Amino acid sequence: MARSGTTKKVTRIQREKTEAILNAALDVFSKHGFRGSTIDMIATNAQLSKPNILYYFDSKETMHAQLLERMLETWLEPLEQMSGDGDPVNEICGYVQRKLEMARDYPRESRLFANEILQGAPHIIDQLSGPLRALTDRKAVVIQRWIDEGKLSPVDPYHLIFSIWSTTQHYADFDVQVQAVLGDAKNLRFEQAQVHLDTMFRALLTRD
Amino acid sequence: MARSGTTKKVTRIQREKTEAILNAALDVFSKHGFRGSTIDMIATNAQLSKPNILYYFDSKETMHAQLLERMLETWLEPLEQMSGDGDPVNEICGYVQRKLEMARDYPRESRLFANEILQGAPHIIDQLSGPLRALTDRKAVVIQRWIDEGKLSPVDPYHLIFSIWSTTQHYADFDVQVQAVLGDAKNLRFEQAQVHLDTMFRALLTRD
DNA sequence: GTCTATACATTGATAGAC
DNA sequence: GTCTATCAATGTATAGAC
Repeated sequence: MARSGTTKKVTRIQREKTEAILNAALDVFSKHGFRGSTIDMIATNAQLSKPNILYYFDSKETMHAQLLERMLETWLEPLEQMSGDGDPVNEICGYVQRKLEMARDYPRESRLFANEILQGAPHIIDQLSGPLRALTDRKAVVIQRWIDEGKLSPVDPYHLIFSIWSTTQHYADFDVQVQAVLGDAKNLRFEQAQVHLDTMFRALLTRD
Repeated sequence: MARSGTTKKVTRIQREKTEAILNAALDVFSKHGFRGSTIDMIATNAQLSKPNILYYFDSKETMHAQLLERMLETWLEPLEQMSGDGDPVNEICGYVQRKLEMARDYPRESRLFANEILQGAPHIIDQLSGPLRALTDRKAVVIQRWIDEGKLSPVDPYHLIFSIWSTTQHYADFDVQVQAVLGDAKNLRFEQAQVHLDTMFRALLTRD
């Protein structure tokens, strides 16, 4: 293995190749799921040979695991940014917007995650009931406090968060369907979604 | 083949076995996706031998295609029920409830569909830009008419429908995640979701 | 109609030349 | 570090006995 054992130094070339491979792997895994993807597909996409891929990564699973690990970090980030100090409605709607931007700019990551969850989350179930649950619990407390202080209309914090996740990710995961029904260009679809989701969650949070 | 050619008669036994196989196939396909599923898994689940499965169905694809076809019918049904004559808010919220009940009672079908869409809908892209789009267009006209008549707060009909699809199906497709975060029993989760979604869409449709 | 046995293709991973 | 060749395992589908 190039990146283990005696030599700890990782050259620029090595890092760039690893990145190129991971990028190709993300392409393939997000489109076909783990079992639907073959190392050959990844090799073709990365313009490398199959054994060359396996020189940089021990196995198909290693690539998949690394991609999932990365994705989970960026996945949790937008929610962590939601601050308990700002204006409640703006904080939540800001989170919605960031999440929608992620669906627009990183649809592959969203689909990789969706594929994993659909299969029962075999590789990340621990992260779901660990870090993800902990983060959600923390933010649910903040939202509940806002409600108790009369700054938000009463709403179940957890299901509010689920609604934010589902509506925003829908534009990445079900993009084919959205496009089949709407037909519009991608940028236009996301501008419409932006307005719509802001309207919806604002209505929910500020009803009388 | 048992069900083609000279004999057109389909016995009760044959029909029951075909049903049992399709039921097992739905179990497996919805959990592992098309390529992640093997005929062996389906055979084990149906308590039959692999060749016996292939006696009733030409191929793995045939089973998958039949399941998708069935699912699409039931998928379109709840939206078709939404009548242009009733009370607008109740009609839409009734649709939300029916869709949520489907996610609760037929999660396998929902996941089968989600898997197919995630992979780019290779087998049903025509149904999406055909029947599904046509139905959505019809209902969007109804919703727009309600808005023009002042019976609903202004909202983009298409993105309203997307929000209904995404929030309800989320409880089937992302069930593992919902359970990891909430931990509650399934029935409780769906009761909470029912209240939450009714509140949310009612707020959106009746804001001032 | 249902089974065992097997043909044939795909695929993950390794060996060894260069 | 990268390639060709190949192994072993898995999986779809068929042949043929019963």
